[in-house]
Amino acid sequence: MLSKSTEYAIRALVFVQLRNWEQKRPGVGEIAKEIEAPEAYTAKILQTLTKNKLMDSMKGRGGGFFFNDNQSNLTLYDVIHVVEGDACFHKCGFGLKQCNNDNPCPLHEQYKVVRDGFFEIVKTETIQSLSEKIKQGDAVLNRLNT
Amino acid sequence: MLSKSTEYAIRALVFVQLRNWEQKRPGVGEIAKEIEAPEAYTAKILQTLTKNKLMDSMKGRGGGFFFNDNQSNLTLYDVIHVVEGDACFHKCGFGLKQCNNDNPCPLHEQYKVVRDGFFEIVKTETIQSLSEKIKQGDAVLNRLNT
DNA sequence: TTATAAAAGGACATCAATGTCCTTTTATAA
DNA sequence: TTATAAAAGGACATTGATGTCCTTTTATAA
Repeated sequence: MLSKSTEYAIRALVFVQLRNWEQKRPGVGEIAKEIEAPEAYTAKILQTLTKNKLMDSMKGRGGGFFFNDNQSNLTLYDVIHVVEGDACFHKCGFGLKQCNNDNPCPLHEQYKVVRDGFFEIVKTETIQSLSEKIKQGDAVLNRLNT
Repeated sequence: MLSKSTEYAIRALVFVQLRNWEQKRPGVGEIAKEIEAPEAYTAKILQTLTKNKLMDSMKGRGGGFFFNDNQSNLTLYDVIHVVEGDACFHKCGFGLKQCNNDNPCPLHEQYKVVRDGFFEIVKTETIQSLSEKIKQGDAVLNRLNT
């Protein structure tokens, strides 16, 4: 399971993308409201994202968050990596420090399939691909697709 | 990812099973050492397991932990359910409160596959099936299979 | 040029997961 | 019957994730 912070981050980025497509640069308040997260905490997460160049921001009047051209293919993996690290893609499901093909835990083979499947998803899907689905009306960002 | 407590619990139960097959009933100290977990914390987790009837215990001299005949087909799901609950099998990967087939988040379809795959594993594998692999030398409980 | 609106950032607060310590209960061996 | 060994249990400590508040920086509009 992804951490709450990572979930907030992904939803926030998707919302920024959707607004950017409407030529808007949402601010912390608007983002926090949309993704149903506490405003001050959302601000921290957005700081992490901009500090790590996953997204850009402008201070001052008329400022807000947005993607520039280098940031238009942002995989979910990139986001997870920055927000919570990538332990979930390496860690043994059984909790062993030393677990690998040569020295497998009794869950190794089966768990690997699931873990690699998840890795494949987050390496394939991007903030933009998810946003596209919402824009098309095939998925929702929060309750209803408004 | 499973919580540390759940990992400890699963490893502890597997070790108890292995020792039981040798006609032994290990105590907290022996279990904690084997699974490389803090002794007092291990004791708490073992308490949870016995209180929930996943395993049995005897107090006093010569006491320890063991399985009785009703407890010889313990799925990993049963353990997870008792130790950390089953949020990981229901929760939306995107963090939405309302996410289902009719109102899907943009990750719904792909994530479902992974989540259900994991559910299948933990409903199929049991403490006994994992222990069997270790007994056969096909997997390890900690570093080396001793 | 100044007031304002917005992000950035530092310091602190809360809560749940993890971990520790000490006392109580209980079964068995001597 | 008593001493001992072991689990049970209560209270507290630590840590990391989550969350809050207030100040600082900076871009823009008036």
